Amino acid sequence: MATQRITRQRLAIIEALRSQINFKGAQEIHSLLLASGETIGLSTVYRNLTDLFEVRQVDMIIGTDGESLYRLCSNDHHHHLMCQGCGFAIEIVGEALEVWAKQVGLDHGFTDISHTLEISGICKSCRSA
Amino acid sequence: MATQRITRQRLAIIEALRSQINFKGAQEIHSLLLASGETIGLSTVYRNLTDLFEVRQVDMIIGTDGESLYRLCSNDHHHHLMCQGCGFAIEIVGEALEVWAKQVGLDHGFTDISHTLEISGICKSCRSA
DNA sequence: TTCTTATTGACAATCATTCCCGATATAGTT
DNA sequence: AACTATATCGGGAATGATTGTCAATAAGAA
Repeated sequence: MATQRITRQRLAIIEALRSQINFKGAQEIHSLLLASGETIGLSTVYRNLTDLFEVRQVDMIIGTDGESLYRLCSNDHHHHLMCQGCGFAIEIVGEALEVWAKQVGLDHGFTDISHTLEISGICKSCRSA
Repeated sequence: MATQRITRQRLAIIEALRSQINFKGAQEIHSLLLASGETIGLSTVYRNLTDLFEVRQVDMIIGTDGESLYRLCSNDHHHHLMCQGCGFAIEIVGEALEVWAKQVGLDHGFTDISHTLEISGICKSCRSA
């Protein structure tokens, strides 16, 4: 499933993501594309987002209701601090955390250790609103 | 939605969870109950698991495919180190992580900060198998 | 331009989960 | 123990995100 050919649809999806600040669901991205005049199938959006995520060109997190949400990202390993009010998200890097998480796994005899972390709360502007 | 009445169904669900070591999905728990001779509806299983989670009597994590998985737990705040091979999970407590996560939020002007963390890997017995 | 095949897209299918609502059972009251 | 108010149940329909299917299309190499 390696991303290979450069298609109009894939470019459009990336372009749509580029104009978005916050994480968006596949269906919402599809709607955005249709609204901007693109012709693209929903399956195609799902397929490409999945592919782009595997190639680390987009971040994916799972929303509170289980929906997968996507956003363009830097390709280094990082986490997110997201506002539960407006969805605004900041990329977080924590070297100490990475080391700690790996060590916890090693201490229990695990290998091939990975982890997921999401921090959330209410941001300043949502609080004053 | 406060858990109030003690029903045969709720007791059966807790009993079923008690006999399980690893995290199980709602449907699987329902199957286990039916197999052991209980009569109970799927909706009831979902409802009770949700309620029990809100009262912190069970842990809930979201599996790789988005399915919600449940297990009995200690009621203090903790995380999990889970084996991707067999599903075996260990409860993890990390005070330093808690402090760090909260500080990261504060540093960015967030309040009401919470977080989710899951560590996974391959356990010793799965590796040798 | 031609050819191979990766990719698309419309629709059906899946699957976990929630909704609905009449039937039932729990727990306090008499 | 019988009575009552209502929390809870259950089975089936409904929801909603996601995946599968497969003929049609288009990217890119020759």
